[in-house]
Amino acid sequence: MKSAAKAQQAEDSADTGAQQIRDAIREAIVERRLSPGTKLSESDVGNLFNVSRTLARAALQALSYEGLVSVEKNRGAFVAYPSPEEARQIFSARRLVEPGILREAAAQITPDDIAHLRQLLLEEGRLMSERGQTARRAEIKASGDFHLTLALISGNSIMQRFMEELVARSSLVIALYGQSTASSCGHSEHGDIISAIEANELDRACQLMLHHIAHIEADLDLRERKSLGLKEAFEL
Amino acid sequence: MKSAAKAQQAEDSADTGAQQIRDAIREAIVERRLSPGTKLSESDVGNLFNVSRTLARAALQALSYEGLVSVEKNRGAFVAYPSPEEARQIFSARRLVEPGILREAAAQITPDDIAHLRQLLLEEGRLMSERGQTARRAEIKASGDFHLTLALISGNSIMQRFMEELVARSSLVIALYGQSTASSCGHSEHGDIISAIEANELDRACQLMLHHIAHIEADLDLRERKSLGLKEAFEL
DNA sequence: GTGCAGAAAATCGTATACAATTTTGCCGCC
DNA sequence: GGCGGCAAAATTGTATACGATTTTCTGCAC
Repeated sequence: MKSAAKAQQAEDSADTGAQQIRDAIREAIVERRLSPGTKLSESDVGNLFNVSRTLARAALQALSYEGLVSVEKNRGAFVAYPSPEEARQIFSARRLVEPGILREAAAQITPDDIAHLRQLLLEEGRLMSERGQTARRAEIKASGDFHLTLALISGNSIMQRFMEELVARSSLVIALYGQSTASSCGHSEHGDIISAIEANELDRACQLMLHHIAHIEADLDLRERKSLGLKEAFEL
Repeated sequence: MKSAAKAQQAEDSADTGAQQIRDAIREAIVERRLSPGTKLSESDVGNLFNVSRTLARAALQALSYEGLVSVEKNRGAFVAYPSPEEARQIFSARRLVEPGILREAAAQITPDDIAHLRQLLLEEGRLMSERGQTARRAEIKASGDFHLTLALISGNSIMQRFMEELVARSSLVIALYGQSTASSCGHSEHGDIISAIEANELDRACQLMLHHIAHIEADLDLRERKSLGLKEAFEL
């Protein structure tokens, strides 16, 4: 299977066309096929997807609202290059909201949900053992899906959307500053969290979640790089 | 004076033109000059601001990402008409994040910040005693500014942006479902929260914040209205 | 008078065109 | 050879144009 839902959801909001392009580019960014700092010219995007600059522009705009793309006036759009400070804020935000989301999710979780989570976990573990960049990419996504699914279960679509943004941006941060080969989350920690939820030990589950996020962040090297202008020169 | 800041801030991100239009419309929505359900046709918006449909469309798109405007394919954009369920989610999200924001803000608050908050409080109180719709609108904004300022003080720009969205959408919800004449927040509760922060009683401050949000929500009448289609007919 | 078809009007979706700005390359000058 | 400056190229900002879809209006049949 490709990658879960193919973007068949609500066909009744926003621009039809730009949506698909946005999703495609976002997926490419999250899966790290597009590196931070890469220039995304409107013409190129348009040609790539066989649409006019109008739609390409709309897609890039949308991505900039999500923080995945930064557009500079009269200069164009680039895959976001989050600063260390920005990275800290992203994880700070996750520490702030994820325990709350977890509690809400636990409050109305069903056996089906738990089965779903364990299913994700299994998939994640399978991908971890595999070699190759494709598996690595899928693993990144699967790892994020755990956090996203929790938000889904919580039933609050606003928090769900916010978490989608945070997870996507986290992927960018990890791509930039991650050190360990273990590309993303500690896999076992996800399982521990599910178990704690199942055992109805909410406080412990939240603690585990906080540690989990801390572990991800601990794997980052957030030292300030020299000048940003210089840096970009190398990225291009 | 026209309407506070004329939109002169960071001139170096996004589309220049559409930004101003977006801000102007958002302000109109938050201040309740535009009612939920009002149609915002691209042509009308464009004519109103003397720009082409292109920019008008971009502005409406941006607002739809913030949840203030809902665009329906091939039908147009409307000032969002949040459902009771959506309203509940908005306040649920606020209960979830605002205590955390408060803690972060308290962790690095300066005397200047406290002075600033008290200043806001004073302004808010002054507006509350005034009569007239203009004062009422200013009061709505001032009331939101308290929560926004806390997010600002927290130093996390991501949470700040999220809170901006939540406060703006809250204004829509209150406009739709609010009952009491006291249009927005309990003014005194803001003061209590500041005092608790000053006294370094964080737990109490968080409790106060939660109660405060609960009070706002308690003033809403979130009973389901009949059919949504019928409702819209009356809104148009 | 009511109801339904079909045309006209309005509005959105997308592409293209043109203006403005930035970037790049070239040439003369020091 | 290096440094400024001007012109060409590329790219974005905005407007206009055209096709598609929805809505509204009209008129005819019942």
